[in-house]
Amino acid sequence: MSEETKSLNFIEHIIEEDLKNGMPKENLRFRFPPEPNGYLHIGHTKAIGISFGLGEKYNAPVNLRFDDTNPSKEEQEYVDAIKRDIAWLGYQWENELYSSDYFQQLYDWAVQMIKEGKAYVDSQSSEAMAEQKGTPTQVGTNSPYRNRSVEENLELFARMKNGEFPAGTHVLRAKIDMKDPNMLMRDPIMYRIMHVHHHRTGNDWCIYPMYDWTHGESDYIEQVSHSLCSLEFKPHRKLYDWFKEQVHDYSGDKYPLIPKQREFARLNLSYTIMSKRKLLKLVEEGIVSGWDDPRMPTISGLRRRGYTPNSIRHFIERVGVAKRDNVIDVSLLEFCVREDLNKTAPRVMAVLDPIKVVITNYPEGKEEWLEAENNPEDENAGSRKVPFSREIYIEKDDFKENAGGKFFRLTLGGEVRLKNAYIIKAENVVKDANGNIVEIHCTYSEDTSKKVKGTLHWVSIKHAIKAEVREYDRLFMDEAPDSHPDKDFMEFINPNSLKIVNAFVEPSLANAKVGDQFQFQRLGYFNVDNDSTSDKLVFNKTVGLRDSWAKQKPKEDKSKNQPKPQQQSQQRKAINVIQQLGKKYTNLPEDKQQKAKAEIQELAKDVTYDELEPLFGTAAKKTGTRIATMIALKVLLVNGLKRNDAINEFVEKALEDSNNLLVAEAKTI
RNA sequence: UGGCCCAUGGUGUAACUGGCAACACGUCUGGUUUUGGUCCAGAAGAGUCUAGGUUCGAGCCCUAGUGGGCCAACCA
Repeated sequence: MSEETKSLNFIEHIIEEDLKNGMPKENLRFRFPPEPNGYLHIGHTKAIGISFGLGEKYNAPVNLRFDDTNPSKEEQEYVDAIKRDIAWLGYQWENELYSSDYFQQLYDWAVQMIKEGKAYVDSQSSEAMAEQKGTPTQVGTNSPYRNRSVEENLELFARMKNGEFPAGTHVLRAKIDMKDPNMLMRDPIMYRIMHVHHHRTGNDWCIYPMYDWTHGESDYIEQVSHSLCSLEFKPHRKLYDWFKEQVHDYSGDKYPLIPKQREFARLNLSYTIMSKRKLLKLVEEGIVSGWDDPRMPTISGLRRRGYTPNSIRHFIERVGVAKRDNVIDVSLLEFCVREDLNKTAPRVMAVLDPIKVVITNYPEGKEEWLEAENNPEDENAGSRKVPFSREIYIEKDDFKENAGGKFFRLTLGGEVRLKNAYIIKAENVVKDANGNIVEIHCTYSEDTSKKVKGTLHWVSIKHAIKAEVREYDRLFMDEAPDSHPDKDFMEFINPNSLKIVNAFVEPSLANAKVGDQFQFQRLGYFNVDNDSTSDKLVFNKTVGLRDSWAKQKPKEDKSKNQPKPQQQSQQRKAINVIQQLGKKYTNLPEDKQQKAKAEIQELAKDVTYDELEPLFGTAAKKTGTRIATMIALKVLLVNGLKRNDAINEFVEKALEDSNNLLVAEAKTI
């Protein structure tokens, strides 16, 4: 239900339109077509989310089709990784397909095109062909081989297929138009010779079809109704349509539907890069530990970092679909994980940067196991016991000898609550030779009903478990690292993107398993990394909690968010009233309307904008309506008022009873 | 010396056949709270790139301009 009321994106509008024009709903079919030449990243999740999301929305099948037409770059390893990532996101494909499944059909169609004089074998070097191709602003010229006979073409193409030629000697080209303003239409290559082993077809083929020849025909064979891709393929659309036109059998009904390609803007995330090539460079140069380094924008990296499928899907929903270039702020992604994890992650206590607290009036050797709520957001999450003793760790940041009133944490002589435990008061500190605080001595009170400003997390030193915690910062220090034409993206690498600390966590975490997620209270969300071993826990910080305290400290200027001057809103009001009048005006009886309209136009004919300026200022200029001119003039003339007074009075009157005023106006014209 | 696409608060997306620009993130208040989290209540912030045109009325339609993106791989 709520799904229906949500506004549609432009692709959904297209689909709705097609449905309205008679396309049966059962014909809806989508596809996600990755090339298995690398790992999927957050940018791909947009494409995945769009096609699979549409499938879910319209209850239509979505194929996973590997676009495997270039065996020199593709590997089974990537196929597996891609399948794993999509499945992890929670999407189900109807069929697992491969462009290579269609090699024979594609070949047959190519032969057919040769016979019809629509394709020819070119035997030039790629340099020669590039030269003939022209430039975006300069038309191309025909290849000397363009008019080979059908017989010769057929024979050469067969020999290409049979492996009689080395790579680079011949290609099959579509015969279209070397003068087309769209360069893709200038006799595009359909096949090239590659004596390369293919991860699925082995050595069956030594000619491989190009993207443009393959993609549309694959959509066609699968009867994909809407083939969605990113903006850079827009120029390909003309070719996409042209190829299908050549093979479509209008008489038969084997493939009744002709697919439609539509393009959307790809996702860009601030402070990160999305290019497979550049991500690979980070891996190869050891800037990151691998494709699944938690700082990487790959799906496997995000997964390891602790992002959940849910959070990513929500992110994609919120990002929307449109055609303009965009840069999404990472804060939206972070919001989405917090939103999800807040509901699901058990709360625990961990101290990342410890300082020792001794509770001097708590008996030595005593320990208590105190009740702690697992998740205040989840009634069914239950509770656990945490141990308390005389010596505990708290966060170094949570203590200051003396601080201002805005500091809600522990100060000398101040009181603070220990989460799930008692209220303590700092009495004095122990310092080392350098004057650094090494211990805080406190006294505790069992009266937990007391009102105190701050609540601190802590761990009992005796019971705490040591753990490694990896805190991550953004990989790049620039908002758009690969958008600088004069600078390499590597220049913006953040040298401090990884910080490893030795932390102390509560004992309940002893049997945490790889992948488990927690909220370390007051700190953020963390998960157990797969580097963990039976005797050493390793946590990744997924994302910190929203922290209005940290942000508060640096700045103090509140000069922003100034309300606008009164006058402007009044002008705005005037415009609105005028527009209202205009609207109501249309509701006059037909004959009166015609008459009034004609006369208003007559009246307004000799009023220029310059004359309006002193009268209504920006308001009238913006509105620029003739009815505004008319009414404003009227008010001015009738009352002989000055500009501002005229506006005020007019607005007031109109607000009082705009209908009557309108009628009055109409009558007097 | 060309073709195609795009232009709405800080960011992203809306606005059904033209009718007072909405939602989310972010920002800022205030309240609740044993997380400076969550939650609740509220606020500020754009008049829709510019100039014309059509219209009673334009973010939506038309024209021109400006700005940005894409197109010259035997890549996808």
